[in-house]
Amino acid sequence: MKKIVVTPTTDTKEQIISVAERLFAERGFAGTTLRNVVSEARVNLAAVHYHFGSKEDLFRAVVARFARPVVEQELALLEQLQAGNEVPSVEAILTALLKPCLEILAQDKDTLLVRAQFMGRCRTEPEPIKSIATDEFAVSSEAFLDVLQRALPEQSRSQLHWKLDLVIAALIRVQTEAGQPFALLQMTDPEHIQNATEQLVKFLSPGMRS
Amino acid sequence: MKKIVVTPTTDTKEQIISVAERLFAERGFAGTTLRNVVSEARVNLAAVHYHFGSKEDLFRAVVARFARPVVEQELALLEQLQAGNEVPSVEAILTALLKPCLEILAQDKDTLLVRAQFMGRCRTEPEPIKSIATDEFAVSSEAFLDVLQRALPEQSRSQLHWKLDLVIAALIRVQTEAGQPFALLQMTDPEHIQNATEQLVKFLSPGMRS
DNA sequence: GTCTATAATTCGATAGAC
DNA sequence: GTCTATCGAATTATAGAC
Repeated sequence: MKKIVVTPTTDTKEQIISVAERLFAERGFAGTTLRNVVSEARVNLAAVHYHFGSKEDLFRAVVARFARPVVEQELALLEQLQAGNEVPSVEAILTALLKPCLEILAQDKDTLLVRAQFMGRCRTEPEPIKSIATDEFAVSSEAFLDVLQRALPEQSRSQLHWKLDLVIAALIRVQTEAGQPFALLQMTDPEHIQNATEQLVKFLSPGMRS
Repeated sequence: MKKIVVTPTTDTKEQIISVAERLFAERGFAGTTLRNVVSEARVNLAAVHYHFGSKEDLFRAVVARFARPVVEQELALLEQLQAGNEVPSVEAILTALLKPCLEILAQDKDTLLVRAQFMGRCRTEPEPIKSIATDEFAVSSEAFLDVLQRALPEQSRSQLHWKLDLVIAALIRVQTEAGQPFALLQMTDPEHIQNATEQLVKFLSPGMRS
């Protein structure tokens, strides 16, 4: 009888990615050493190079696992928003932009802060690390800019550009400060996240129009 | 005749601080090496330890030189704002908060991006580096929170707290993106900065009230 | 104050046994 | 796939001559 080929118990790879995501989030790319990662992940140092090749490629893997579901959901919400014939409201657009990012944090309570901080880190890393992340989010950013332009045709493209950029900056700040005293985002239950999203949309929407 | 004691031509110290500010801004604390600093500053490696003691103390010196004039001017504008009997408007408060930070960049065209990026970096550094900067700005932050509370008494303290935090996040984003294509802040002449400040205040003020 | 030389660690990456 | 052992380079910091 043919032997069953078992998939190798390689949660080693996932284990490394998870720990790396947290350490990159807390200390940045340069501030994180592979020895820190393998130590907390309880795996061998050589395993990192075997599975990923290099430190930079490990970072790339972390970004991919994190960003792709978010971008996917953002684009889905955006398409659903444009399905009708009417031009969507600013509030609806911002909600589609902010909700996936805030909700994905709640999927696993333990990773809430980690994923939030990691996303914020990516934007402030020096090149060429920064580009690894911005490239993953480029499609979604362009799509949102297009919809905003349709909702606010009287504003210039460059104006919408820096406004959208500030909206994302606010989102990231909300994420990275989640759980801190006085922060907007305190808990992970759906109602609280829904409420926080609404408050954030209310805070940002009027400025988009001015 | 008594010899004149010349002040030692120690622009070495200033030279080190300036280069360090730029490199910390671009690459963060962990991503910057003292060898990078002394190489670009054209000084000896040992000079850093002679003048500052350690890498962390050098960072402390950079923060102090940068933050103190800003905080001083913010507090002055704030006092001037409270001099009258009337409660200042949200727009006036935000202007007092944003203007010094945006204007100080224009003092020296070459240091515009540097100081902006450095301020943004400080907020995302891991502890204990982060605290070095937040401690310097703590007085000014508390003062602004107090004035905002007087202008918007119907809102809770924690609500004002996260809103003020997002205002500062937007400010920092505007600074760090200065000069980039589509960024709000493009040039360093006073009129342009004045105009950008007004647009930013317009963008943020309505959300403060909602 | 400035310099050279170097100590003492730590880093990313690799070779090779199992 | 996992491990040990190690290389070569880079790091912060210091000692001591000038």
